[in-house]
Amino acid sequence: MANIKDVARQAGVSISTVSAVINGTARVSPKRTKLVWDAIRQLGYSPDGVARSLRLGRTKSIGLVVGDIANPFFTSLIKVVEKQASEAGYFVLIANSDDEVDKELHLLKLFKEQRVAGIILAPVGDDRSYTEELARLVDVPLVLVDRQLPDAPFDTIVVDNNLAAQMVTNYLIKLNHRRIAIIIGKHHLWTTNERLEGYRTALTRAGIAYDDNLVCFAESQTDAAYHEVQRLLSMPEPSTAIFAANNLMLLGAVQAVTEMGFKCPEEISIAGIDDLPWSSSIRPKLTTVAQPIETMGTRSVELLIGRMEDAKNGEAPRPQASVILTPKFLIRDSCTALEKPASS
Amino acid sequence: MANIKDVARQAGVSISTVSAVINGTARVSPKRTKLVWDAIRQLGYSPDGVARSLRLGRTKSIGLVVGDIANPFFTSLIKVVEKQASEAGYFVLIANSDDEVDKELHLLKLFKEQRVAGIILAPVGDDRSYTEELARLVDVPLVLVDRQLPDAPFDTIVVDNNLAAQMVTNYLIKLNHRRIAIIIGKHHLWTTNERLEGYRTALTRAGIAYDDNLVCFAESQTDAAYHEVQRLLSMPEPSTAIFAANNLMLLGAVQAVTEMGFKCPEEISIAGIDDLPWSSSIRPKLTTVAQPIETMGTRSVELLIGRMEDAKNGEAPRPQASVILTPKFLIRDSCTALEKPASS
DNA sequence: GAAAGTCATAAAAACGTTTCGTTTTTGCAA
DNA sequence: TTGCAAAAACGAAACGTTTTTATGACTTTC
Repeated sequence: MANIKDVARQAGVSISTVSAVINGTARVSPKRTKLVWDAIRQLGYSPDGVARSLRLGRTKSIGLVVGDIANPFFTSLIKVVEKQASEAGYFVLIANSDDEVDKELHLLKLFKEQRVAGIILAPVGDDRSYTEELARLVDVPLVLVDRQLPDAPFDTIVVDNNLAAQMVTNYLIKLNHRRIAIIIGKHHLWTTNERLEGYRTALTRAGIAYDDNLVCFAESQTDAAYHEVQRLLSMPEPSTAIFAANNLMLLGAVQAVTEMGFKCPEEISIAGIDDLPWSSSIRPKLTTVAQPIETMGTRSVELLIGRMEDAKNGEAPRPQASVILTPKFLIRDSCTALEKPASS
Repeated sequence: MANIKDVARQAGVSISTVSAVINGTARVSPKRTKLVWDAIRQLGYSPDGVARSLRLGRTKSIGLVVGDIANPFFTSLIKVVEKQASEAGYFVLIANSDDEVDKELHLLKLFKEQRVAGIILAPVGDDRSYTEELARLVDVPLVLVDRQLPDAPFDTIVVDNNLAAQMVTNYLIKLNHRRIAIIIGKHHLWTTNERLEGYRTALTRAGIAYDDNLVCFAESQTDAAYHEVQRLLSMPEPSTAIFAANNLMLLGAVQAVTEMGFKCPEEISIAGIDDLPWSSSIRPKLTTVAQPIETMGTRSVELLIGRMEDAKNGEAPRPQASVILTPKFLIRDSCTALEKPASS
């Protein structure tokens, strides 16, 4: 493949002139400019981004690590991030952590070797030592998204998951439900803890006892939720409402309820967190708390690129940003009010 | 950041020894091996992938261009591709063409500058000049996926879309439907043409006249399909069955039908192409032709990596591969038989 | 009309690797 | 000891850029 040297020879100019023409970094006479462009066209020259990156000491790629590439929540996020990043001239390396710490850390190492200019991460871990490991490992701008980390020295942009869970729970309580089951995701995730916490808080405030039997762990997956809800509804005194704590589990819950012959919302109310892109096609229309994914995506890229540019220009680091977005409660058709308190 | 030279100095060995230790490319005494690893650990050294790529003349990244990153079909494909690629030690650069030729071509140029080792592409164009442009532009292994190109000199892996459309149409015909509407996607796409063709073929074989009024163009999008179906069902003599030619449009069709108060499948039958990951959660359960996405993904990565390795080892190019997969018809609950032909 | 600037261009160094060709060290038989 | 082959280690070149520094050719200025 033709390189800059070939172009220079073909055009009868020096290498530096070619570089100047391509990048517009210096003034070149019209005559030579034309010669250079002609040579480039003739040779089908395409500048070598790898060599450029080496010389410049920085790349044009940013890494994005999410728990599950195919989860509609992340899918939407990825789309926004990719759009935003590509408009700013960056490439996005996307990778799956499967919500496993080891995999994630391995990916970050690989990203480091690739010298990505920045990283957007939905972190899997949740404790201090993990945070320290992260700080040790990553030496480029890093933005945490969707999940928080205690005392982490990184820009973070999340939704108030505690509030989201309270919204759902309070709503169900207001509809006179007292036995409200929750289907909750992977243990170690920040979102899981926050949502469980919000659920508890809402119950406590309403004077409803927290009942372990109504808390089902479903690993954030559809089929696990499906089975958990089947189990739940087979109990002697099942719940009157189900709170599914993410999109996939919500789907599993709806499916289990429907297939067991329960009418939703008449016989059982279902609500959840995460709206789905195709939510309007699902019957009953699901009452959910929607996350402002678009904002999360754009803000995180903004934050990241801001820091990357600063680093490039050697500017003083800005103070750490921690954005907490407010989710939006969408009341639709999957819940009904109970006549009167079912118990107590 | 520490480089190989620092490591060499710290370990008291030569640069080439460090390289040999890292890559296992030459035999190094246990003593020095230990010295090197110690130095690497102490300095927190991480090899520079950019420099390595420059020296080696090849990168570890492959580019993936799809029409819509957030479309569940591509989402599933992306997941498979990423998994497969990362297991083989490659990174995936993912980008959105929005099904626009110019954007796609621009992306390919950028990928070329980045010196990706190979490209997987769902091509947007469909004519000869586009194919030539592609061949001119891309000088690394290129695998076409999901969509074919006439006489293109690239490995291709697609589903038999004509067959898929015939499956759906034949099924509806067998259920005595005679007025079968089709909701079809973007004009210039190969899949669109194939599906429309399959629809026509099935009609013709059954002796049913092709009726322009029953062919709705919906740009492959949910809301366009929604409106088209609304229009369709407002006609004096609407169709008794609707064939939606992709996942998003299928969703839009179902929604329109439901919201207009029609019962599916009792009053109107709906079937489509593309299964959805959460299809079991949608009521009625949709009768669709499912594409073997997993196979498409794994095969395309296999094909691509095969060629990339060949190119690396300077082996003779293998003959061009063209894989046509057979889709799978999933009969579920969204269609019913008409008592007798609605019109002869 | 000469000194002092501009301006366009070129030459060379540097970025961090891998690898080839060469030199040094080691192990062992004579 | 000496000699020699094999093993281990090293030095230098090369990959394709960008950028700094140097240089020659015009312009300006007094």
